[in-house]
Amino acid sequence: MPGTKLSEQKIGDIFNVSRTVVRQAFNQLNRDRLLVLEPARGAFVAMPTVDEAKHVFEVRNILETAVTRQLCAVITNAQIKELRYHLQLEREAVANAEVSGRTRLLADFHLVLARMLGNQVLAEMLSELLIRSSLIALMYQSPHSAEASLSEHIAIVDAFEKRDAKEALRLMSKHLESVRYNLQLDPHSLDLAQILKA
Amino acid sequence: MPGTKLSEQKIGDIFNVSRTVVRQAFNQLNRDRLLVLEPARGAFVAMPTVDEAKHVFEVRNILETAVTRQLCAVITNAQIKELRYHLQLEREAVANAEVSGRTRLLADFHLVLARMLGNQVLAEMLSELLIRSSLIALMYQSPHSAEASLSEHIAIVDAFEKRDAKEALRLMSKHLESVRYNLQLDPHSLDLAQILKA
DNA sequence: CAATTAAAAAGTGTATACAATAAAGTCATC
DNA sequence: GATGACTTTATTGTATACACTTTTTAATTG
Repeated sequence: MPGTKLSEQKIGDIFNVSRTVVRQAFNQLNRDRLLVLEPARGAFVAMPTVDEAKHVFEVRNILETAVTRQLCAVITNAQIKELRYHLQLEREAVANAEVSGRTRLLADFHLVLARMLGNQVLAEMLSELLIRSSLIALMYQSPHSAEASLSEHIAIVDAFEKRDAKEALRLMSKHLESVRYNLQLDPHSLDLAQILKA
Repeated sequence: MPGTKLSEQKIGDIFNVSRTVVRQAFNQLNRDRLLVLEPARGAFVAMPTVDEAKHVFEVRNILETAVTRQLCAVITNAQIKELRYHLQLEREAVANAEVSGRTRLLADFHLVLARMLGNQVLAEMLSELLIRSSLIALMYQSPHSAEASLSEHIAIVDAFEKRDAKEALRLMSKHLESVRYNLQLDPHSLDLAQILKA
């Protein structure tokens, strides 16, 4: 949970490795903004601020808008089929109440789109943002239903199939806006105490 | 130089620190894509491929286009003054033949623009791309003159001052295109042997 | 009893030691 | 002279030890 302190020794004991290895992992997670390292104090699960959350979604919007626009122009039928298959996986995951699996699949949809452009730099950057989004969603629990996300994904793929770039762009922007809007980012709804004791 | 192997012990000796600290640095540079770590073999200065170089510039174009568009709508006179001051620094650096300083300042211009939007996530991502661009420029030596970059920067700020978003966008895209185009990315001009022995 | 301070405990920061792996060198063989 | 197996050397991967910092606990004092 965000804010939790992670002790090098304890984590090491769990996995039967030395602090050396744990510290490497901590450093990597720190670069991904999932952990905050306070000098001589320790590693804490990151608590992204409301501003940071908004910024992450702003950059996602910039990148994913570009992805949508470019992909619409070059997407192949085979790729659309691939997307349909992915949507099927999402559908099954949403049906099962298994939360972690479906969260990942719903995020993966966005990554699959980015990867289809063949730009690995872009895909990696978006991947980072998606991971941060997951932490944000965990912290600012979203009532946005998985069902809603799924149906929005379907609509986006429909637009891709029609090669309707304008519509795809509109839907993607709306989708991101929905996800962001449904985060409890408003001051009154942010029950910090609850988050801290969770 | 790209491709160079860096030994943990040797680097540690230079700075009088243990391998532990050097490895931490290597890991960070690896995350920034400046070093490639090959398991049990060592750390090598990254040699970005032509494709990677193109991808970096594509993502830069996406992000910086968005920065330009958004900034044009909200930029203040004080910020324009700040940009003018930066251009003055660039001018001085270009006048002095000091290469490393001017390269940094020319890249900084782009970062300053991003920071003006107040989105730190965006600024950090662009910063990463700018660093990678520097390595790319080092590897695929660009004949694009610093003077040309400077005058393009000036034109962009002029457009900002006129709040001419369309023109600013056009100029920024053209500028990035110039920089990228002037890299020796074409197969015939990539003298790998020369790079490897450099 | 609260507040302050000192001592103890726990945890991080770095160096070093040892194990595992890859590279380089050597010798024998064809 | 070139090739291939074996030995030696060098380098990385991980664990551990010690120094230093922070936190906690205990004791002392007003």
